[in-house]
Amino acid sequence: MDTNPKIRMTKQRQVILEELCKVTSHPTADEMYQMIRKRLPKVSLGTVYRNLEILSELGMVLKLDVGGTQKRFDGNVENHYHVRCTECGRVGDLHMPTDKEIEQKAQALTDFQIKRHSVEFIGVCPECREAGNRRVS
Amino acid sequence: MDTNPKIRMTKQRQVILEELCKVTSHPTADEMYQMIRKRLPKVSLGTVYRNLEILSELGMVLKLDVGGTQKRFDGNVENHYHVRCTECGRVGDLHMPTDKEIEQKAQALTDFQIKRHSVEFIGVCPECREAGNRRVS
DNA sequence: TTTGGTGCAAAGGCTTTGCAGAAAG
DNA sequence: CTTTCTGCAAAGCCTTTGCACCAAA
Repeated sequence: MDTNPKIRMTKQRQVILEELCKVTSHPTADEMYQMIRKRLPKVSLGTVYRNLEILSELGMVLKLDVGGTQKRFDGNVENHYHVRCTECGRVGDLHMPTDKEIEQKAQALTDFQIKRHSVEFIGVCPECREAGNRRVS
Repeated sequence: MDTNPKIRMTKQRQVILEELCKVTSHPTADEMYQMIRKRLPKVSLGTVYRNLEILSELGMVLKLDVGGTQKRFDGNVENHYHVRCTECGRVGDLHMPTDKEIEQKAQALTDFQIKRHSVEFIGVCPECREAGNRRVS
């Protein structure tokens, strides 16, 4: 059983990784596809999915399980917290120190073996707030 | 624009609410469907989805956006933290005080208007740990 | 040359939805 | 009676996958 076969750095894979690291917007697979297509017009959506999956297994990118129907991806592998807009689904970073201590507190309260934790703040982004204000005024 | 039309308490809706409040297992829609079918054999999966959606909009149940492909539902409406097993997807409650203060800290760091936050611990449940041990021994 | 990767399109899994008949109020 | 709800089945959305050809090493 070889769980780590040889990985080839194809043009597609490289561009996907580059573009994802370039932005801080936590794009969905489809948003990535649109970005990649500008540099590689013939790339397929399947390839984007496959590579995002592989890169996240390799720990080179993060697959985010934030709310909403689509998964999102993050080129910043360091553990950090996120904010999600309930209106448009956009996800932003929150640059605050992550609380490792909370994992120990949690571990004392459960028989699950805790590996990590994630925090998601839920709110409304400035753009959607603006749009909402316009609607009610 | 009537966002709150009259809600009728149908047998199906009532049973769905009752069964969800009865368990602490955070079932998926399909798991709910299996549970409900024992009491209402002719219920449809669509009805289960529709009612879970409606009940969560009314704030009578919680729709959980925890990791994994399927949404999960929770009869306990009070804000609390969860643990999810990376192996089987099972979700448990974590009975620890939720940290309201963290929302203020976060608010100071973002232009999103923060409404609430959720914390998910990720780990391995006792059963899956057990299964894993067996496999490697 | 030898694998692993790609593009394409079809299939899959979960959820939503249109519709005609059923039932709550 | 009126309006909402249900069961059924079809459709929808996102993601995964099989396959023949392509390309990295």
